[in-house]
Amino acid sequence: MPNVPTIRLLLVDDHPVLRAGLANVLNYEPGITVVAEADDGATAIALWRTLRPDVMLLDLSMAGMDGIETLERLRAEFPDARVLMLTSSEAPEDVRHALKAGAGGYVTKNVRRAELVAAIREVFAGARVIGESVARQLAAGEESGAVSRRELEVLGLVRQGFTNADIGRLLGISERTAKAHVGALLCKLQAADRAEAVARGFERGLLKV
Amino acid sequence: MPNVPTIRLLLVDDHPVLRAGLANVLNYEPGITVVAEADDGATAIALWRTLRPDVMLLDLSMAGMDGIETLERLRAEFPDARVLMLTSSEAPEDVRHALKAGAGGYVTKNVRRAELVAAIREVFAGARVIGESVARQLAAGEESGAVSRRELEVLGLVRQGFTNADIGRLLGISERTAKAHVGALLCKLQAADRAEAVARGFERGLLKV
DNA sequence: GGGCCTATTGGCCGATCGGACAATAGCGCG
DNA sequence: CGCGCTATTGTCCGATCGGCCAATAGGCCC
Repeated sequence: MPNVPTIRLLLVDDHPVLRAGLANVLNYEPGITVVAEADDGATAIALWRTLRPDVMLLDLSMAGMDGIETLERLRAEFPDARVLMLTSSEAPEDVRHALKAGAGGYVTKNVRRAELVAAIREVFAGARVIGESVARQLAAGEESGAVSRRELEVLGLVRQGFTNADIGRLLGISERTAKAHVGALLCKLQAADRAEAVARGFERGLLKV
Repeated sequence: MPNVPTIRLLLVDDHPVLRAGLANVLNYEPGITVVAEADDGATAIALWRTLRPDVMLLDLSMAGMDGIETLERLRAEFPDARVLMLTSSEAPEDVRHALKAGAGGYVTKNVRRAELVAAIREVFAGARVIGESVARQLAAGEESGAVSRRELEVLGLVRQGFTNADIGRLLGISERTAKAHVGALLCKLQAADRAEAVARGFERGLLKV
């Protein structure tokens, strides 16, 4: 490949084993070099400042600053930074937030090697790439309506085991209204009951651990 | 190392990238050879039958048969099989169940390479190894009531919006028994209803997104 | 101004839940 | 061989849930 410049990569993931393995694999790929690794967001940004790599491979779940926050801070300082999210989560909200925060791509860790390499090259070229399975999940999430602020508030109370009457009291509305909000949640989250609604909330990233 | 036999490894994880990387890293280690890889439990057991490796590196979360079930079936067929769990979860329940199912060791994916290699050698030698951070989580979790496997299974169904009657049908038990399990969950997780139980499940790492 | 969405409230009703009573069988541990 | 824990099942009952009917008011977009 004569006119293909070498892509300089920065790996960011809190699993040393995965990082080491990934570096090993990717360094074998022609036109790709791993120039550094980081296991947290602060280190990642510091390394970006000094090394100015071409693409960052970034995990979502990390101790301290999470992936999204890392991404936001990086893009605030370097608006042109290209970042490919490489993570385990397929949650639509995670994908949405990552893309909104400026991610150039989003693939899950169970992609095959060739797909990963292709994604890296596309992100480097400035394209938006989204893994196949991720895209499917995302589309599925878009179908059902967006959860309103009030409903999110109610979901937070449902999560804590409050009854409709409790929720009404806590929010200063009638039990009937609380019931209506819960009903709307069940519909929008396609849940059979409040327990499933809570689960869907976590899956979608509406609720956090 | 003259009198150290070569340890033949079987990697089981549903992340091809991690597997490939891991194989690369471990093959560089003197006295360790990766003889095969699998991305699901059934394949893993089939490979064990034909290859008879020394140690299996096993992930907990996999499509189809999960890590625990794989471990149980393997140990049922080969009681002497040595398995080192290599996973992301530090949830006390996961650790306890894995050890009970016959795991020779349990380390998280964020161990450093040297620790992983040491753990592999120890498991091969027949010792019980538990990662440092894992042990800490385990100690913390022991304080509150331990959730049994059956209850965990029920919690997984509650999460999906099934009623007690549904759960009974799915597990081949009476509705009353399902109810008893849910009741035990509410008590052990200190939840007011199934919705809060699901939330607590996520918070504790019993349920994963 | 006329739709569209959200928030709000009411009543009715069958299904489901969760608590309280109590009981049997199997398993691992000491 | 008991002790404790888990899994299993039963009945009764009041509380709660979720679906169904319908209605009013405010905000936003075209």
